[in-house]
Amino acid sequence: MNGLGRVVQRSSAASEPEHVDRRRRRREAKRAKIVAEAWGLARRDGLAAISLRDLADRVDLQQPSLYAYFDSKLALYDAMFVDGYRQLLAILARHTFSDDPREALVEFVELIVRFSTEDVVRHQLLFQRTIPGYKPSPEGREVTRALLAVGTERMVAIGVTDYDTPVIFTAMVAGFAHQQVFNDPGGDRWLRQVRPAMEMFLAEVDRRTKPRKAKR
Amino acid sequence: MNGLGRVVQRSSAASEPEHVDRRRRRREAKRAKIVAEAWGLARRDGLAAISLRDLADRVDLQQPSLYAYFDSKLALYDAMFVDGYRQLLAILARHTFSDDPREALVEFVELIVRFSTEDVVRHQLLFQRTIPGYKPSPEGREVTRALLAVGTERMVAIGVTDYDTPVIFTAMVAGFAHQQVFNDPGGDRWLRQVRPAMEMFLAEVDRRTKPRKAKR
DNA sequence: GTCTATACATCGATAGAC
DNA sequence: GTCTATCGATGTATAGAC
Repeated sequence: MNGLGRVVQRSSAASEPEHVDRRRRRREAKRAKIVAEAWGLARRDGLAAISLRDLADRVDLQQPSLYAYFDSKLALYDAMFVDGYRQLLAILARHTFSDDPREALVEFVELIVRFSTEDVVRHQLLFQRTIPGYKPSPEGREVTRALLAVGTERMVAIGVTDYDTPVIFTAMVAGFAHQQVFNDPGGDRWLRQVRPAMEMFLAEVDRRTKPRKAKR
Repeated sequence: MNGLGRVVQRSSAASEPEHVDRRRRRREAKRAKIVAEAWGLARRDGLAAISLRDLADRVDLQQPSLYAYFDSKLALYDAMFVDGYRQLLAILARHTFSDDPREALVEFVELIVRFSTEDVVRHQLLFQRTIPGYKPSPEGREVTRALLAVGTERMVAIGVTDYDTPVIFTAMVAGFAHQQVFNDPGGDRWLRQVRPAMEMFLAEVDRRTKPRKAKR
């Protein structure tokens, strides 16, 4: 029963022999390689300007052979979308947040802004709807839900339980990331204001969660 | 000397006869028509998916004839960019702002968020860098400066004179517009939070501009 | 200015052989 | 799975008639 969990995750037919699993792994590795090279092309030429022929060259395939891995160009974008969110989720999972939930909130926002500035086209694909016709697949919606869950966790940790306050919070996160990426790429003009802005936000949370003149 | 200002604005040769002016006006009208139809196509197919042949059909031209009006597709995008900013500037110019500068600030942000939600692709072109290779022309930079000037005016009116506070403000404006457009299109989930968020922001401005416990 | 005609490179995508 | 060959559509651009 070793490694059962991993097998169960995707097997379409039950109890396939060993070599099928190996083949599937090779295929997944190649898929990952294609996605990685697609990011490189996107950074060079722009997200919407990825050429499947250029991409095929980079992974030593002919252009039509890419269709053995992705049903369409939009499916490639979807794979990149999922990959990008997994990168962010991995960063958040690796990070050791402060015990102080307020400090942890600042760290959370700074991590996201930094993540966005690291790669403009990744930010575009993940947080803007820039590709005509692209809608995230169920797998894509799953990773966005996972990010939302992390954010919700941060909200709960500072005592926010209402519906409206997270609306303001998400707007601020999106705004700082956006401005930093597009109006000061490579700089830290907005990143530096994340902490004071979050202190402002936390003061508002205090007002909302403790309407009486409590000691704390 | 009637209408001199308007003539001076663009005339390349001095003292041209009447019919030249009329011709120029017809040309500008056709250019505007092309841009308007381009917006329609962008809304239907996506901003990056505008086809010059489709566009030519819509304005009763053959595709090569478009080059009599725009040097390239990027020049068309630039004309749309300028047109979009002029629309926003016109809305702001038409609006009668409250005498209370704090109320006026809320109105300003709400106008921008509403403007963004009215037209997603317009929001994309104006506020996101989504077209590979497109850089705003000098005329494009002029209209963005004009919008910045209106925002700066609002900042000064509430007593903000430092460098950092507008950084936070612009992030909030961008964030609310972005979230409303992409996470609740057609709704008002973020729009409704503009006022409370601005009250939070104004409380912070108070703290910053009156560090002593002064009456005003 | 607008047309017809044409050209070229590039693109996503498909068919069918192996 | 990978290939070759090919399709239709696209953006871009030019030539030359009217």
